[in-house]
Amino acid sequence: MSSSPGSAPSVQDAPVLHVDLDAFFASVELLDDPSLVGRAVVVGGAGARGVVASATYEARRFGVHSGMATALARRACPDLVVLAGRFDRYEEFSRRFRSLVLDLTPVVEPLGLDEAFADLRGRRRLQPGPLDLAADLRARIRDELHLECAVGLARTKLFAKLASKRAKPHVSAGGVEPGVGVLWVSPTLEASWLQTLPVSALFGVGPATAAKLARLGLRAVRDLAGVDRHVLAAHVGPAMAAQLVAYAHGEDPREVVADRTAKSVGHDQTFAVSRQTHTELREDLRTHATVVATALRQRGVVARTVSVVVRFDDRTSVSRSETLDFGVDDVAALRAVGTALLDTIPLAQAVRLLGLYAGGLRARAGSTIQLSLDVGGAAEPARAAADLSREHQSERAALRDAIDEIRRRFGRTALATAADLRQGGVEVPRQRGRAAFGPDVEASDR
DNA sequence: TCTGGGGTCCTAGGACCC
DNA sequence: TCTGGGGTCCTAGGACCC
Repeated sequence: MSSSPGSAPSVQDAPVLHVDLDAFFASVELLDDPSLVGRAVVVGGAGARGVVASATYEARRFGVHSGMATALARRACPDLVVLAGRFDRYEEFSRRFRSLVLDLTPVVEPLGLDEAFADLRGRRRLQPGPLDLAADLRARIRDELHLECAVGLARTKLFAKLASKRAKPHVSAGGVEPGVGVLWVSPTLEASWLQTLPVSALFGVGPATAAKLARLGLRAVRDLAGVDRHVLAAHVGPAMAAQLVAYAHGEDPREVVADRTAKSVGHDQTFAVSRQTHTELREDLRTHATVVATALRQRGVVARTVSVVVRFDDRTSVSRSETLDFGVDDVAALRAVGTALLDTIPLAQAVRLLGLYAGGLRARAGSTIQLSLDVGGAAEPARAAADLSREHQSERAALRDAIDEIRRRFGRTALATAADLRQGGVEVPRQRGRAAFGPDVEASDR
């Protein structure tokens, strides 16, 4: 399934490229602190409920892998170095990584911070071919980012990703063997490789689906090829059934999609010690609302749907959501709606995780009505006058409607002003008139 | 002392409209 | 007055990806 001289593929044979950075978070940490080189290092949660997000190959020799509980990893590797992670730094490397991939083609689809698909079909020129492009990309990632990576090339996303995984360094008890780095799966070899794969190798097949398929006697991809799609659909749903059967026949209809825009943003936290009361969780929600509001504004979007998720100690989850008639992007509104939703969830057991999510995202536009309660009370006269322009009058009217709507649904005290927040969340005065929203309320395009 | 935090997608049921 | 079907939106839950 590798290439040989004289059989270099054309773009038609290998239109999809998948590139995957090796041990990304941990590798960035080693770059910034060379004294860690050669040691077993992981990035992840250090607490009782932490998990490993990224592990160096030295750590992997001890059986440590991402997703593993940090406590277990420490047991497996007593000298393990556990780092909390600096995600701003990883984002920075990730941006540089993406820009290198974008030098190949504009059709790039990132998958997390450390992977990307690229569609090479848009390239007009025949030279260099896919193998040379892949080798050049690896060289640039090594020279300019000082990171290692593996590249897969194939007809489809499915095989490009399988190939990059196969091209990675290999860890065994004896040590770490370097991978081939670049791997092309020729169309003729796809089918035979497919025959050897377990269903769990397929994208979208996790533990739950693998168990379901096993109960049907379906363990290998080749088992899926002969199954009737409608029979399969009764067990895994129509969408999954169609996808699995397509994969089993070597087909993957998924395109490489550039410029995906986020559909939701959120923030959640697993507590080192589970929470017991709504009062504690309401406090946590303040932080969550701040994080989510900041993310919304950074992206220049507003959210129509607000959701709260609680996960209990037995790992079952309960969620509540509310879709508003308008978009919000500010702390007070997120907190107000989130708190009202949280209060509808009965706490029959201790809570290990609380999440706040914002969906139904739309670009923030001048015509979009939002609540902006963080402007502060010192509105200047000139600005106040501008706000009274005809356009703003209609926006303010709609804003008042929005506020009324939140209060109707979530109670009179559901919204606090910026001043209240600064004072630490004093309850809004339960009173008439404009006082609660007067100078701290303004319409969108600030 | 097992299992994070950032997300995406799918499903099923109910409401509502035509 | 009764009945039905399709489309869309919303809510809740779950599985999966890195």
